[in-house]
Amino acid sequence: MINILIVEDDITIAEALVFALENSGFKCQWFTTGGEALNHFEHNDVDLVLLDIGLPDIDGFDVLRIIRKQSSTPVIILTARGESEDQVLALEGHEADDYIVKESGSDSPRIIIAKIKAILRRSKPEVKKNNSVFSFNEALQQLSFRGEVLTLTPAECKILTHLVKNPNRIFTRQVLLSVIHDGPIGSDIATINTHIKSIRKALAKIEKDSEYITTHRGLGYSLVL
Amino acid sequence: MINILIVEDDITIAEALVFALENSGFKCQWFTTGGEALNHFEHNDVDLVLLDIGLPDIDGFDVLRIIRKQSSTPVIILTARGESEDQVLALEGHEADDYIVKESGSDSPRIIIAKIKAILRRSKPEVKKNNSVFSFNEALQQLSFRGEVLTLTPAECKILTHLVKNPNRIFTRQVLLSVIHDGPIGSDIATINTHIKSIRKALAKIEKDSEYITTHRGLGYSLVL
DNA sequence: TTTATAAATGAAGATTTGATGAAGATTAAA
DNA sequence: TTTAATCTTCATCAAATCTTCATTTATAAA
Repeated sequence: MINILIVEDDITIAEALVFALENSGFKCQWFTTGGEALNHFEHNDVDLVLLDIGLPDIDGFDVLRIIRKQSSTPVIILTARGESEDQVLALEGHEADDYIVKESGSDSPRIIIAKIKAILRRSKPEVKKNNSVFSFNEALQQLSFRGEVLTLTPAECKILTHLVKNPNRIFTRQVLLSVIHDGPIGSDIATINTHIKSIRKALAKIEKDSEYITTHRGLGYSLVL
Repeated sequence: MINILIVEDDITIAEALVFALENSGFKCQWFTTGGEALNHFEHNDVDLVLLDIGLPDIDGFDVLRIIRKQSSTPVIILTARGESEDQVLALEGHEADDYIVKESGSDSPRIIIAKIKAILRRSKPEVKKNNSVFSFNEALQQLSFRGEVLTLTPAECKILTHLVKNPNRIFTRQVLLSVIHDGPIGSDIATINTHIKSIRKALAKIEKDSEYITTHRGLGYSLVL
């Protein structure tokens, strides 16, 4: 599930965005102020940000700057037609990933969705929060731990990648099973226990007694960073 | 030095682009036809492509498809204002990295340059090209391995060339099939297994137990360099 | 401390995937 | 048309991987 954070104070535009994005299978979180949005961003898993420049509280560029300070999550600037100065500023100085001109045409949502997909395709699922302990090689689909490549089976790799991308969050066995399987799941949730065991073993080969994967009795597992 | 390949048949626009880009320190190669551009692309080092859709000879989308078949070099589509259908097509189906609306405003070049920088910033660091293990003779369409010419069938040669040009990256059997075939594909993806077997055999004749082609179970194959 | 429940563990069985060799189909050349 | 080269399909085998299960160990509640 891809989470998109929308920061937009114009209710009409925001609702149109949410409608279009959710129809395309994205999950949206919408805020009207920069403050709320930043708060959400810092405490949740966000894959991409749609950011309006003209906000009631903070300047949109400040929001972008604060986001960039802590992560490389892709940010797309929303800008009204004609404000091309904004566009240039956003791309040149502030490290936005793209900008979209808000217009009422019926193609607009399709273009936005296409842009989002293009950017997500390109944006390497970089491990968040400068986590140098784990790193992911997109091209080879390999996870590394403390600089060493982990030898994991496909299922183990999927589970650990999910945990690494969402650290400090508990996932039930059910959820982790659904991470492994694309379609419906036929296997028992106890299978996850065995996979976790193998992952811990792989990590232990590199660093003994590393307690990165925590068991939450009755709930599931999490990766602590 | 960053090389930008420009494919644009409108001389006025092209000259403006070249002027602006070279002023920003980029090196430009400009062609007015898709055929010439592809020829240049295949024989030279190109970091980014600016591609007009309305070309005199080939459809711009075909050019994009042919480029994508052999490399992941970023491509920006140039499109005239109003052709928003083009924009969506380019981003959705054809794996372009972005599009730019050509307009005469004075901001246009700045925006283009900002976009190029944004995309290059994001595009992965170049794979080292001083790959002395494999070499490709463009004129003869022959691949050599450790200085010896490989005797490969056309299909095998296409696959291995693709892998050599994009080392350390996993390709699915599906993608490798599309590398062999120009049009739609009728054959089973298991065919790739057999081709890979032959390629490995050809490499083994020159160097025994060379494990250059790696199998990624459940994913595909890659060439490790 | 005792007890009930959950998780860790080790090993065996089932399933999936890829490697391989050979045969049939297709294509291009003589 | 015949021939040779190449591509594709297929059956079989081996290996990697996934799942299950019985047992042991750890944990939290009474």
